[in-house]
Amino acid sequence: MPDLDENKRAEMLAEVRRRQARGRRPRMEDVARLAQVSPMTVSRALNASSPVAAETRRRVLEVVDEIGYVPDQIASGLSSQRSGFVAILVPSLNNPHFGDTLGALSARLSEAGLQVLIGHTDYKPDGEEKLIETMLGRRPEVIVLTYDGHTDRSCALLDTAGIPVIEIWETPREPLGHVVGFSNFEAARGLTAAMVEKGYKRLCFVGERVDEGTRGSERRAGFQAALQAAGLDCERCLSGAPPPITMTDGARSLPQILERWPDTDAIVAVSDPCAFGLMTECQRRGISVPDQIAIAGFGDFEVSRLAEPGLTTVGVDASAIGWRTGDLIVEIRDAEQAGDALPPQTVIVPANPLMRRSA
Amino acid sequence: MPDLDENKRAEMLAEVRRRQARGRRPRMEDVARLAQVSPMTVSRALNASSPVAAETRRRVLEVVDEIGYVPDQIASGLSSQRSGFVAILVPSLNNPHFGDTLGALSARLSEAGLQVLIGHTDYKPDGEEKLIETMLGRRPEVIVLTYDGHTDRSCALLDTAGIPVIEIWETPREPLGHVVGFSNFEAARGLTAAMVEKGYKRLCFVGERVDEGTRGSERRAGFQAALQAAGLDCERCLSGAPPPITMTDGARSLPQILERWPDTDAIVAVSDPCAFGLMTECQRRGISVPDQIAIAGFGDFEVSRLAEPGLTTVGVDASAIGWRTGDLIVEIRDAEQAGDALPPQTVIVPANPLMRRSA
DNA sequence: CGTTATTGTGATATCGGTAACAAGACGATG
DNA sequence: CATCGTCTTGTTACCGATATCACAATAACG
Repeated sequence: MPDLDENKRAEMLAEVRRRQARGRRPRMEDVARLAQVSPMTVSRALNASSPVAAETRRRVLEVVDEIGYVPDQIASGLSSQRSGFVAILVPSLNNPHFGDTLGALSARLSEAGLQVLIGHTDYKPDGEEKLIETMLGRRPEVIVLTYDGHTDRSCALLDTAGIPVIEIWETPREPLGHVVGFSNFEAARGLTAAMVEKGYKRLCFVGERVDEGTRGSERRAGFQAALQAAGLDCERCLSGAPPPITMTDGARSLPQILERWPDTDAIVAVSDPCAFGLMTECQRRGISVPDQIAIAGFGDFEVSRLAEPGLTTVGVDASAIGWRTGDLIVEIRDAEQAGDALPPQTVIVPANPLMRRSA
Repeated sequence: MPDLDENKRAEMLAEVRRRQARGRRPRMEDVARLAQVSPMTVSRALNASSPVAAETRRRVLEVVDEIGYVPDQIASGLSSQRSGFVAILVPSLNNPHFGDTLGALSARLSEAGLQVLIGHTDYKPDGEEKLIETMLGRRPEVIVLTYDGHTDRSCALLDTAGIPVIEIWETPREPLGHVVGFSNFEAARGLTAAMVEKGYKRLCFVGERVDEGTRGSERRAGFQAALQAAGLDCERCLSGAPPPITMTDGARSLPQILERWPDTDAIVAVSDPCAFGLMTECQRRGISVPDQIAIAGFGDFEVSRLAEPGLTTVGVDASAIGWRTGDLIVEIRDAEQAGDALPPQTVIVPANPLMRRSA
């Protein structure tokens, strides 16, 4: 291949630099001219999408490096109809649980050449709706949702978009598509079993008002299953306030428990705040935790680590959710590339009892 | 305007739905046909970029809603040469400080119709380099960097890209562009002044080895300035290990302090881990904190809240960094739209003393 | 009433890549 | 030597929006 006239090459290079100074970034065609190939060949050299002679590739990469060319993913996305984005909506960004999930997910995806678009809903379903619309505009290849409350319009938008949906963190009863989460039932059963193992015999559950949501009722079912398996009384269940249940609700439920089942030696609460409320109320009344009554919660909230004594609870492996979701996304894309859609998957990640001093 | 033949309209609608089912999303042209206008008018109706007759807009929006059209931002970005992205690199995602900053920033930017692209570097400068390259491919309008260590290639890439850069969180001595951060000097001065106010008179500073970095040396300067202003001895400065200074380094420095300045009644450490190490060592030796020696740190790490007694420290307003950065970005864009580049700005956010029980 | 703004709409070119197809060069094969 | 297949490269036609210019209809004005 006849080497380019040195003068001409220098002239072209200068031209590129001049335009760069005026704010016009080099594009593929600039690289192509300098490397004396067609733009298409540059594209191939950079994407390994089809074979390129070693010598040609070397020359192209040399020029790329020399002029600091960075391919425009916007143009690439438009042309190839693959954005390289995965959208994920989380309720909040300053929650370390979601931070772990996001970190693991984005690390896993960047291996696959995908980038995450993060949005936070602030726990508001209509914030989610707006975000979904924004995200869909970026044509993500997959959309990941946390939490299970979606508006009708959200669902309609997702439906017409025809993008694979993954719901993570929890496992909704009527999934929109794929799911990566933990099982509230299994987690509560595991925790309860661990407490039975420690010798507690008269356990009581404090939950939300039964008919609403399933987070709470699945946990209660897990609690009961563990007790049943151990041959213990599993009917001591209090269903209190409508969700979300608060610390105050927890505190209020203590007297009811003491009245109905005075010999209770352990309480499993539907969530950490509730458990914390119970524990505080015990301490106020001079009931020793865990000696007289043991207490456990659910969710490994920050307050549980800080509490005195530390609150026994269930901790979800947030990172695992992230990278398992990443794996699933890669699978989905592979299937898509092969021409068929992956049937809805459900991946369960572990949620393990964290035995602290309160139980 | 003659209404479209109902049959024909229904036919077109069916056509769109059919394609939708086969994975082809509706595009602007579909909307245009159904609303009997040109694609350009649809664009204008959706972007308010130039006047559209009220009746026309109504018709367009109706169709948009009917077929669930969401404009393709990828195509829009390519055409308009404005991606609508702001890239931000943070060291980690599960750090609540950065979470707050990210949350505030993305909330502020979404008001302005911008979207954040988040990357996490895991505190590795060459991870940052890779991320910068990835991000640049998305043609962000502004790029936001945290932490001040950048590789040469990172800087070169940013330079050739010609994108405005904002460094946040701290205030580097040689900024690449704009800065939104707190002043280590002012923050340390504020903390020290607060301690002087509480009555401590013989204060000592434990820092990093002097010549390295400036985080530490600015904090020391702030410490000294506050003491000087109060007419107290400001020469009690220990410069210990090279950064990053650890809990162990803190513990090790206690005997040196006690030997050189036995009458010390308060110690200001360059960072929380160092302070925590000092405090632990005091307790090990039976020195009461804060009665015999008061201790303060810097940064409001999690350990500082958990410590017993709680560690007095400096807390940075992480959210403020986020929204102030957002404001700055909006300013930058406005200036750009007006045709001129905003000269490098430096925005200082407050970093306030958090007086806990250790001082 | 003619002339000049103003408003509302359309036609065309283009943004920077890639998919799909075409074609040249070259060695292997019968 | 003709033919085929493989390897490598180039050509062309988009992807789905918007910038820009052009132009008709209407309003404003002397």
